[in-house]
Amino acid sequence: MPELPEVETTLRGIRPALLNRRIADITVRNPALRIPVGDRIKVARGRVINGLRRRAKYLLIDTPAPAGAKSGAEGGLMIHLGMSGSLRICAANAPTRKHDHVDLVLEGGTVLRFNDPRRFGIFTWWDAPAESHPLIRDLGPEPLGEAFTGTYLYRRSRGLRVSVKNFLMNARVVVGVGNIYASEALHLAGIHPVRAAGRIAEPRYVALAEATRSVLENAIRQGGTTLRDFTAPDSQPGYFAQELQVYDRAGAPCYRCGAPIRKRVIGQRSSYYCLGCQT
DNA sequence: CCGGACGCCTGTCGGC
DNA sequence: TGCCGACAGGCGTCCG
Repeated sequence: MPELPEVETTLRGIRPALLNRRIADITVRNPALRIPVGDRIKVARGRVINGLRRRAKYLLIDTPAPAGAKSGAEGGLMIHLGMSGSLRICAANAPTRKHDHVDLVLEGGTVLRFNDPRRFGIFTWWDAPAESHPLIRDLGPEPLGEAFTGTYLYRRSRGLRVSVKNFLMNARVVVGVGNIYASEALHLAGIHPVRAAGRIAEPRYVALAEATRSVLENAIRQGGTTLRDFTAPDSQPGYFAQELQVYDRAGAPCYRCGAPIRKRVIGQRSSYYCLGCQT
């Protein structure tokens, strides 16, 4: 489900309810997530949340060690929404729904509730610094940061025969771009998704970097994309779905040139593009 | 190293 | 109506 805009929307939605609050408890109803939720996560009890961040599609909740703790007790929580995860802010006594696997209970009775039908998500404890965590260590630059440029993409792609769509979705190249926004960015940049990454000229990568940034920023502005069941922590859907140019529009006319949108599987993922606009 | 296939898990939808 | 396969927004691992 969630790509960078949905994770960013989630982060912004949970921040006000969590910042500077003390964690009273963590309730685990089903520990069988992608990484099993272990007892270790209980060290979060009693700590105060002093920061919330996003790195790639990971949400990081910072909790400094309590006063008097031994050195090396830094750490925090890492949440990943996987394919079907979502977070909700609710009252501790709100009835649980199906697939509500973990509660982060705050002092005062507010709860951050993690729901994830497919359980590809993660809710775990990390020891500082998060940047060196195995899941985060080798990730590429943020697409909305300064390091992400057309020149970077051009240099990084030399010699590669993989399709440009798979290249753009590779988190070691750039993070946060999933199946929806890769299709959208390539359409905006006018690049055919199966073109070999290593055979695309620098000016086209400049256009692609710009298009990627633009699509992601617009999607964040709309609160993300709700296709089926994504909702922000206040249960609101994202409205970028109505601005999608190609994703999930197979057979429908391209808004720009009128040609029918094509659908094709690339790297085991459905991909959408317009033959009139993308070469 | 690179690129492609597979599996993790549940829910939904279309065709017969 | 029921069944069955295909497919779904991610990503680590394994293999050639």
